[in-house]
Order: sequence, then structure tokens, then C-alpha cells
Amino acid sequence: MFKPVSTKVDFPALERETLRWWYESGVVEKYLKRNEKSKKRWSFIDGPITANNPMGVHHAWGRTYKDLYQRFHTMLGERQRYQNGFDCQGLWVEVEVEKELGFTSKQDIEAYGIARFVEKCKERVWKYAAVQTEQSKRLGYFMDWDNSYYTMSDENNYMIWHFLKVCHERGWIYRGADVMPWCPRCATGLSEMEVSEGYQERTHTSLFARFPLEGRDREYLLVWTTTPWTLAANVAAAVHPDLTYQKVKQGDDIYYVAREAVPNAIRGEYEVVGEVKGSDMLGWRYRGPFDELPAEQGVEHRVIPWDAVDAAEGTGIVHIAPGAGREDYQLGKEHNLAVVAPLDESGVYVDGFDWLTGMRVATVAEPIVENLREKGLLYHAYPHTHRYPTCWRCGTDLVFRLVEEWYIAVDPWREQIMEVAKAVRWIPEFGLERELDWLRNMDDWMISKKRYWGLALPIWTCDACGWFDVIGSETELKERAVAGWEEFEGHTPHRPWVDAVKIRCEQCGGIASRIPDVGNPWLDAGIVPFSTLRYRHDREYWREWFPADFITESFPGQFRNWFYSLLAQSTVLVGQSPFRTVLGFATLRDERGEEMHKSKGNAIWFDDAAERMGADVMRWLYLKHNPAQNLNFGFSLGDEARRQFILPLWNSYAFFANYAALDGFNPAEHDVPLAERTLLDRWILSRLQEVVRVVRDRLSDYDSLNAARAIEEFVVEDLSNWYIRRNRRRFWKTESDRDKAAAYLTLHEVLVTVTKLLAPFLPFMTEVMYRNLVLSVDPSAPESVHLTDFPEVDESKVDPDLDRDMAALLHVVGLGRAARARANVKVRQPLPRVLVGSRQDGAVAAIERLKDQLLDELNVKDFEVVDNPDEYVTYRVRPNLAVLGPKYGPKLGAIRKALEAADPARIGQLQRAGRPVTLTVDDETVELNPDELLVEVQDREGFSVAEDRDFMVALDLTITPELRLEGMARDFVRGVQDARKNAGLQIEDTIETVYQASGELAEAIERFADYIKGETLSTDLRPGDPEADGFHREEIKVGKQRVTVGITKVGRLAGARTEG
RNA sequence: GGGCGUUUAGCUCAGUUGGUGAGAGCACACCCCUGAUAAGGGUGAGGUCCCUGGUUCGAGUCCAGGAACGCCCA
Repeated sequence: MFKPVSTKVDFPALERETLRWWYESGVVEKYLKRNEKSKKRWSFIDGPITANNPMGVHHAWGRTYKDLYQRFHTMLGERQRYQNGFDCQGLWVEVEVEKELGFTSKQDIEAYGIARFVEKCKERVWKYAAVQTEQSKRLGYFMDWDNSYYTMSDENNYMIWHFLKVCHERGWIYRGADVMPWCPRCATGLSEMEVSEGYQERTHTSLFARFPLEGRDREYLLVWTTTPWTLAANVAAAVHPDLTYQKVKQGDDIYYVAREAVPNAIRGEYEVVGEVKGSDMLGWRYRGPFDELPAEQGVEHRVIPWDAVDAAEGTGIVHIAPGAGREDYQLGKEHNLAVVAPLDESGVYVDGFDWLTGMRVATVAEPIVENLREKGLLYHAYPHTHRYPTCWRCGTDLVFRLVEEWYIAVDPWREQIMEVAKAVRWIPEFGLERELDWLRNMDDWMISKKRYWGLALPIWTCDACGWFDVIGSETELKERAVAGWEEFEGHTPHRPWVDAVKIRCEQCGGIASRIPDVGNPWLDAGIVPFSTLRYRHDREYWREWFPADFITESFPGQFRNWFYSLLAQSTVLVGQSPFRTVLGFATLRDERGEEMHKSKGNAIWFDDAAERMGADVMRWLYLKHNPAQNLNFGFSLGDEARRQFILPLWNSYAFFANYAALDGFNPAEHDVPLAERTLLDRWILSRLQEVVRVVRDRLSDYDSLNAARAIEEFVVEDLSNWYIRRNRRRFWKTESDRDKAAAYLTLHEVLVTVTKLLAPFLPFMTEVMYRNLVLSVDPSAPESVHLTDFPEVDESKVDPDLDRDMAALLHVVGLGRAARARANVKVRQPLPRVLVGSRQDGAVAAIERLKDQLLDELNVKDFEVVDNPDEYVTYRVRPNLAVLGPKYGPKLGAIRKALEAADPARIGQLQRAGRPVTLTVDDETVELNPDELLVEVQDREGFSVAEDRDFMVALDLTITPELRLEGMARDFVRGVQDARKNAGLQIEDTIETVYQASGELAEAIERFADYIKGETLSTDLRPGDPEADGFHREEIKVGKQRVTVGITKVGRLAGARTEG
């Protein structure tokens, strides 16, 4: 039997209870196995979540898509792997562990011990993987949680070794040098992303220095720098070839300065003694500011061209130090300049810089100023405030350092990967364009990072001769090991253990060691379609599941990260994409559309969201959203979704369950053929088929937005606001007859089907609904909605004519309500007639077919068809003199006459349609625009009319005494019902009703006594004393009068059950 | 500077292959209904669909150019 359902639900509590039941009863296990024998398979590959912190509501967005589509394909009977993944290695984890341990630099880590540190990193990953697993379960995400993959696994790391080996065999791995932003305190390079987060206002010593030109006595290039420490690495000076440089004379000295920069750069009196184009200065030699240093020996300083030079700041001549600046380094490559690299990884000057050697970069500005002054090369020094990049972790000023890193050359396979990307279906479509743009422009892939916790890059180099080789597997390493294997054996392939293993240098016979670098973490995530699908050990399994049918992740960033690394590694290994379709989604924002930040206080934690709004509500917010757009997320949006959809759905379900429980209705005991059901029954079942069709179609196309909208519209509009509202009385009837059974059967079928349609969206509440709607009357059914099949369209129930007719009826009902609203006659007052007309052939026939609904909905007694709708509206047309006067002048009189003679209905209709009216005035044709006419619409006397293009609906406003009394009786019923509610009575309780009334009101009550008694379950209705003992007393407004009633409970309907 | 996206009601957003008068929710005004709904419903007001030009019988939708904003790259 159905269980009664409360409409006051604590959804989060219901979810927790359901969650517990799922895992205790083995439902999840059965879900994972239900299709294991199926021939159809659907392959999903999970993009690993970084197991470094608790999961956020933005992760929940993506995980909801993942769950939705896996559930949908499960209900379609397709075999799947359900494997979740964790991203484990990388600096993110190191940073958090450093925070835990209070570390601020690499030295701290080295002192602590790399092995201990790496173990700490692993611990953190395990910890947060467990946290995220529990959170994901709370979201309702069904996965094979005991079988999650971890990118720190041996298999994942060794699979990358294989990939790198393949790259190396094709000659694509190389060692390169680049100048990058570097934190001297943390002793690490920073990515562009990290740099952009750490700009701060700083005051540094800036200076103008003069570089003596060779062969031009007492002539100097004047340069400006905000980083004096880089002067020791100077090798060139750049000018813009198109700029004009002036020779500025001060005393006996002549300075070259860009013309626009002279006022800013030159101090004191000066004289311009000549001009020269930048292009004419190219190749000039000069003496560098630190030529005496050993590191500068043999370096030739010269003037080079650079288009980026401008004269707005400084002197228009830029000092170039390829070992200490990024653009400088690029320019150096172009112009084949020497590279002088002054700093070690802690920002200390290396050997070869004489008195500077051993000094920290942050301390040299003043000594350098002094040194230049002594050498006569200083022009001017001063404190300068500017925005300067600093380390986001420790705030230290960044420097630029020449570093050696390892790269994969991209050009050899750039074209191929672009072709591979084109074979993928990108949702939204513009994803392809963005990915191609990235692929077209990307630089060689830098795969190394000078850190501790990550993939141990399998590159062994010989210190003696520089030879290197890439090891492709653990077995290859063992075979080639000449030392350290025992130390490594039994450990994961991480630092520091793997570093112990040495191999023979095949070039000089010496000993080769692993480079200390770890790998780029996107290698870890991108290899997953191989590592998790057993590419190395079970090729058949791999072939079965590769490529994935579907992946989904957040768009921003992933074009150059996961999407890229997936495509790159797969292109190299097998020449095809590892996924067929990718669904990208945008960024999660707060309710006002602002970015969520812990520091801003607008961040929402997943656990809070799940407990406050419930996982189903969260999921609905995610799934009803257009993934290409940023998602605004917050509690009031959750409330809105609950109010607009979740509650109407639940209330529809509760309506059925409560009445069915009350009636002891069992669907298995009834069978009413479709043909014997009402038009409304057949209509809602027909509409249901359409919804099933749309939802299947949209979900197959990864379009949750339109699937969700279709369901929501159906549930709220068709089911709740029309079908159930119009059919309530069929469920109230005390006797059990065939029509009531038809209503129950219909509503039950709709609710069960909707429950299944919604199961992938709202796994919790659909489970609760299903177990009551299905399992409580059919114990042989699957125990969980998540073990059922997805609904299919039943073509025999589709009735397009009925759909169309009902749509027309709803349209007319809207007009009828508008007509009532205009006349200000409330619905409780019955009216005698509604007249419906249409200018379209056959349109009224649809209304006639369904007129019972119209009459009842509008509370009108009779329905009539009118042939000429125009009879019920009259138009009064007047010229708009303010506009027409100035325009037509003397002709206006004739126009007014012509207007009066014309048919007002025709003119009114044209005007309302926004079209011009053509009149013939004195044999001339005059066209009057809509704004040149004033049209008043007047309903025919005694009617209220509403019309649009299709229909005219006129309500006859005649209220006969009989109708008036009936209206009063309805008011009375309404009041008694309120009294019942206020008295705390149950729906099925019967009452006695007494009242004190006189005159017309008493007449109304007497006349409609049977009706009132039926509606209010009154066994007795009589004039009497409402103040009597045991009576609940209430004052009721009837029309403009008041009447006092008293009610008291006398029993309850036979067969009724108490609401639980 | 290059690529991509966005621009529709006060706010947040829908608007399939171009098809008659442009939609929803929130907010607002008025009204109504209610023994399924601590709810809900209706009516109304509110829009040069960013701008300019083009294609077309017809453009929010297609094309070209431009603007503003956002993301990515340089």
C-alpha cells in the first residue's frame, strides 16, 4: 500500500537517510553491476580531481554532469567502468604540505628530508581523496569508489615513462634553456599564472647609467634601469630603429637619448647638438658597465634594434641582459648575443663576478650605484616606486634567471594533433576553435619542474659528457641499472628513492644519474586513457574502452591543460583522440555573478551547500544551466529552484500518495483502457510521451539544460497547474468508481515515469518517490529507481490532435481569465455564459470539444460559439489632432469626415495591428499611421471581452439572483473550509455546521445546502448557536456581509486513514 | 597585437535549421484561487533583441564592419 507523504519535508535529512540506505542495502553495488553482461558499452573517462583540499561547489557542478550521463547510460542498459580519478602529484600538494609543516623554502624541505616530505605529500593525497569521496557520495554520485585511480600510482608514472620514451625515440626530447621568473627564497621558478597573482607596489633604487661609446670620445649611451643588479650581466643596448635620438651636450659630455625622453631623462642645463635615427646607431660598440668582471670577459657590447623600445619611460635606450631578463633572452637568441647568467638558485651571485660573488641580489643596489659612481658611469640614481612581481607564497621580489629545463618538441606533430582535435565533438562547438588556436601557437612542451613531489622524469644524464637517455619502463631501468637498484627496489618511482639508480653512459662509459626534476602534472592527467585502461598489460581491455565516448571538465584552462595533454599523449602514442565528445562548462560564480573567494567571504563550501539546500537542489541548479555560460550559485537561487520545481514535484507526488493511501488504492487491481479515460487523462499521457521523447533525445546529445526544462515545464505547468488542479475532485469522491480508478491510474503512471526520467538528475528524491510509488505496491519491482530502465516513448499514447486542442483551450482559458480580471468579477461568482469566437476555421471546434474544462475553470454556466467576433467589441476612432494638424493643415476637415464615414472596426483592427490606414479624401489617397489615430476599444454593453489574433472570448456579465445566491454559497463554503483548517481537522473528518444568518444569505445557504454539505463534509447544516460548547467558531465574509458559523467534528469518512 | 566568447525586460538568463505581433524566473502593480501545495495562479506594466550596413518576401537568428565586456595567447 502507498504510504502517506508529508508536504513538510526536510530534504537534506531525507537525502542522508537515502544515502545510508543505498550503501547499506547494496544498491550502489547492484547499480555498478547491473549491466555487466550487456553487449552495449559506454565509455567515460574521469578527469582527475586534485586530491589536495575538500571538494568545492564548482567541482560538484562537473561531478553532477558526470553522474547524470553515466546514470542515463546505465538506465539505457550500457556497461560502464564507473572509475573515479584523483590527481595527486604536483606543486599544489607541496605548497599545502609546506604550509602544514611551516616551511617557506626548498632548504626547509631538504633539511626535513625529501623522503619524509614526499611521504607527507602522499598522506595528504590519501586524506583528501577520502574526504572528496565522502563528499561525492553525499552529492549522490554513484561510482566504483573502491576502484578509483590515483595519478601517483606506479602504473600511471611508468605509463608516462613509456610515453616519454616514445618521444625520445623520435628525437623530440631536448634540454633547453630559458629565462623565467624565479623566487630566490623558494628557489623555484614560477609560472606566468603564479606571477600574475603576485604583483605588489615596491620602491627600488633605479638609475640612469652612461655607457661610453667606442671610438666616440666622451660620447655615451644613456640607459635607465629599475633593476641595477642586472647591469653586471649587460651585453647590449637596444634602440628603436624608427625613433629619433638626440645628441645632448652637457659640459664636455654628449649623451644619446630618444628625443621624446630628453626632458624626462636629462637633468640640468643641456644643449642639443645633433640628431640621429635609431637605425643609424645599430652596431655601434660601447664599453659595458662591468667589463672588468671575469664573467664579462670577451663579451662584445653593441647596439641592437628592438621594436618594443619606447621613449615614454627611461631614455629610449634599453639595457639588455639576456641572462637576467625574459625579453632580453629572446632578443639575445635573435641577435646571437652572449648570455651572462649572474645568479644561482638562491639569488646569490655566482663565481666570476668578483666583489659581487656571494652577495644576495636584494642587497646589491646601493653597492652597484657606488661602484658605477666610482667608475664615472653613473648619471643619476633615485628611489623609484612601481608595481613589481613578487612571490605569491612568500612576497619576495622575483628575479629572472636562466634555467635549464626539459622539453618535448611540438612541431613534428603539431599538424597531426590539430587533425586529431578536429575529429572530436566539442560542446560547445567553439571549443574546437579555442583548442586549435592553442595548438597552432603553443611552444614546445616544458615538462620539467625543479621540485620534489611528482613524476620522476625518466631522464638520465651523464655529468661527464652531457649524454642523456630516457628510460621507458621499470624493467628497462632494472636491466640498465649499474648501481642503486637495491636502494630503490620496493619503493614507488618517486624522489628520492629512484634517484639512487644509476645507469651506464653509452657515450663516454661514465655513470649517468637521473635529473633531479619532476614532471609537469598534466603529463599525469593526460596519460590516464592509457594507464587506467591497462594499455601496457592488457591491450584487449584497452581496445574495448578506448577511446572514451565522453569526458567533461570546466573549460577555462583545460584547453592548454587536460584537453591538451590528453590529445597530445594520445596523438603521439596512437594517432587518435582518447575521447569522442567533450562537454565543457564555464566558471561558477556567486549569486551576484562575482567570483567566489575565501578572502571575499562569498565562497560556499560543498558541505554547507549540501546540508542547507540539499544535493538534489544543487544538482538541479547545475543541470538546468547552460554549460557555456558562467553559473551563478547561491542559497537564494537554491530556494528559488526548490520553490519552482522541487516542491511542485513533491506536492504532486504527495497529493497522489495521500489520497491513494486514504483510498487504499492499488493500481494492480484496476485496469481502465485508454479509450475509456477522460480527455484530460489522455492528454497528460500524450504530453508525457512527448517529454520522454525530448528528454531521451536531449540527454543523448549531452544537453541537460533542455532536458531539464522540458521536465520542469511538464511537471509544473501540465501536471501540477493543470492536470491535477482540474482533476482534484475525481480523487475526493468518496465512492470508488471507474472514473476515479482512471484518474489514479493516470496520475500514477505519470508520476512513475517522471520519477524515472528524473532519476539521473535528482537521485535522492526520485528514490524516495519510486520506493513509495512502485515498490510499496509491487514488491517484485527493482528495489531502487536506479536499477530500472529509462522510460521509452509509447507511441500508442501519443495524440497530436488532443495536444493541439488542449493548447488552444489553455489559450482561451487565458483570455477568459483576462476578461474576468478586466471586469473585476472574481471567479467564485458564477457567470451565465462565455462566448468564444475565432476568425480561424475550425479553431472553435477544439474549444467545444473541451468546453467542460473551460466552463469549470472560469466558473461559467454555458458555452456559446459566436460567428462574428466583431459584434462584441466596438471601436471608437478619433484623429490624433496634435499630430495630424501640423501635417495636413486645411485638409484635416475632410480627413475627419472620411474617418467618421469609415468602418471603425476595420480601422481599429488595422491600428491595433500597427498597420497604416488608407482613406480616400477628395479623390486623394491618404495614409494614416497608427500613431496618428486614437482608438478606444469598448466591450459590448454587459460583456467583458478579451481577444487576440486567434480567439475572442466574451463573458456575459449578467448576474441573475440565482447566480448571486450561488456565489454566496461558494463564499460560505470557502469560509467553512478555512474554519476546518483553523480547527485543525483532517481532510476526512466529518462535521456539524451551525450558522447565524438572515435574509438573502440565509436563503443562499438553504438553497445550496446539499452543495455546501457535500463540499464541507457536513453531516448537518442548520441555523444555530456557534457559541455552543464544543464548536469551533468563525466569522465568514460572504460578499459584503459577515456570518458567524460554528463547526464541530462528528466522525470521519468510512474507510479513511489518518495521515501519518 | 592574435584567437574565442558574450551583448535580448530593472536583475539573471532561454530563444532548434531565418517565418506572422520576442519569452521565462526574480523584482514591481493589481487581482484571484486554495482541504495537494508553510504554497500557488492570473492579469498588467516593463524591450531601438549593442551599433552600422548587407542578403532575403521576411533577420534576435545569416553575412560584413564596428563598439563594450570577459577568457586565453603573445
